[in-house]
Amino acid sequence: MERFYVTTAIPYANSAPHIGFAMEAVQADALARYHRIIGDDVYFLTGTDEHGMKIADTAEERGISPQEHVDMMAQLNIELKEYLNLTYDDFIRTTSDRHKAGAKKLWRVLFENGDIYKDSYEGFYCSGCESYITEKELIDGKCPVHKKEAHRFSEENYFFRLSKYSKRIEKLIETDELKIVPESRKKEFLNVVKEGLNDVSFSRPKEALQWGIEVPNDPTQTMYVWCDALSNYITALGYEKNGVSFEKYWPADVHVIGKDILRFHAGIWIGMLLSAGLKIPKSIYVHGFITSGGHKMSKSLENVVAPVDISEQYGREPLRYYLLREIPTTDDGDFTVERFIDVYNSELANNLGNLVNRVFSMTKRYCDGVIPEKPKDVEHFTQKYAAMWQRYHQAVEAFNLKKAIEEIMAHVDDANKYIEDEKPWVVAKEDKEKVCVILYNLLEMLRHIAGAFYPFIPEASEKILNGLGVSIEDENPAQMQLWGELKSGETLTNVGKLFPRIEEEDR
RNA sequence: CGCGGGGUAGAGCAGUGGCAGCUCGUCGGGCUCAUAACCCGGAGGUCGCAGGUUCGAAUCCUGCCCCCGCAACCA
Repeated sequence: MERFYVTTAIPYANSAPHIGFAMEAVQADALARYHRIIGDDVYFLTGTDEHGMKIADTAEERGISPQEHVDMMAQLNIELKEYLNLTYDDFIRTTSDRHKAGAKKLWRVLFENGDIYKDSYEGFYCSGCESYITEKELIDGKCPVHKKEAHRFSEENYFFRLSKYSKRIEKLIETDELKIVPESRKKEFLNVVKEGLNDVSFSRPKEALQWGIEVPNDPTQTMYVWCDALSNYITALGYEKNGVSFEKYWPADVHVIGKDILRFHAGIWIGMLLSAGLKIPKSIYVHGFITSGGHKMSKSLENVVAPVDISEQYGREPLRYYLLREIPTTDDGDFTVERFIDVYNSELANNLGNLVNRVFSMTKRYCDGVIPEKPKDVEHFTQKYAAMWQRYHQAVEAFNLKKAIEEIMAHVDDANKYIEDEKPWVVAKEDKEKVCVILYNLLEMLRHIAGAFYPFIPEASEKILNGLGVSIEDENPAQMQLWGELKSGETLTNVGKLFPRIEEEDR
């Protein structure tokens, strides 16, 4: 049994969950579920990033304490579990004691290894950017982006010696010891690394940043986001006490992240791990962003799509399906309610849902609702479905979830065509035996289709399988993928309408 | 010379050298097991523009045009 550790990034707990993060969570969940059904020992982690000035400011605006604020935000993220049907094993919050302890330990290790040093930082600070900008970037002493006066600043910071690891990181990425998917992102980041990575500011004076983790042995400084947030991937496993989970699951097999934070994960995080002498993750899967109606989601454009609303109104399975099937797995995609309904009706209701319904209904009508004898001539289907599974596995392993779903959907179409070609309702009048052969084949197709769909639309998958008298837990992976494993003689259980069409008046 | 993504049928997209494809919509036909579903067929594209490489380019190269991101909310 292989072990498989998958993580999402931890979203910043400053506002309600974003549809982009919902997609990331669903992608990671699909990977986790996929690895579970092929028999791996899976650990799936998500959580929230809860420190920083911005959170402290927002809390103050709301007239509550930062802790109260992040408690509420974390709750919203935890609720996503239900809204998206996530199966994570742990939820790490950066304000938790176990996390803080782990982050401090990591800091100490980096410090003892001589990779954290104190230096005074001089530069210009733009309150809009919340970061330093170089003198070169200034236009008339103003930030080019915010047109605000940038103030000259000099402060003590701890720095992490990232530059020291630049070459090694470059090599790791080049050789795919750290695999970045897709290839285009790998190239993009390699260009950055080749320029050489600079040391990064690792702390802020306490006056500038209070809401955070105190730097070990220096109460005047607070950790900046890097050591605080990135470390969640190991603190959750019990890094602080060298816990069993840490021993067992680290290094991560996959960090699923968005394209905006690749450089932090492939650069700073890897540098930190190298410094600490820890193993590095095997791969980073990078997804794109979701636009709404072709535009970036923004409150002013009033085109923000809340995952919770969609899930509540239309169901979590259709939402999962849309995020995984309609949005390209590693590229930008678009979300509109119109398109969502379109995809739902045509693919889930008309193609998949209706297929299940007609096959079950015909079996009831023509074969007494019992799974018929397994036919003798199965060569054709054996090959066809072996090929489906092969392409399906390839797609998932390459983090092309959209392609994996398309592969299954092609077989849904194929099953609908098979019905049309064989015309069971005609055959039933002439040849009872033959109609049962046709229906056995169709039921067996459904078993394969449902099994393959499990990582993406788990509830529908289980409903179909249960209807066939199969349970996903008991099914071993080999059986699931072999043609003709469906048990004859079992009575079908009613599945009902899996995906009722969304009609005009329901919108 | 700021960085990046993109321009392929009415809409949304796939397609990195070999007869231009998919989904939705649309038009016509078929079927009646089924969720007004399913199946077959048609119409619809000078693949942003201009050059170049090649026997052959949506695909490779060069130049140009246009659109969209790169402040905040936020991934």
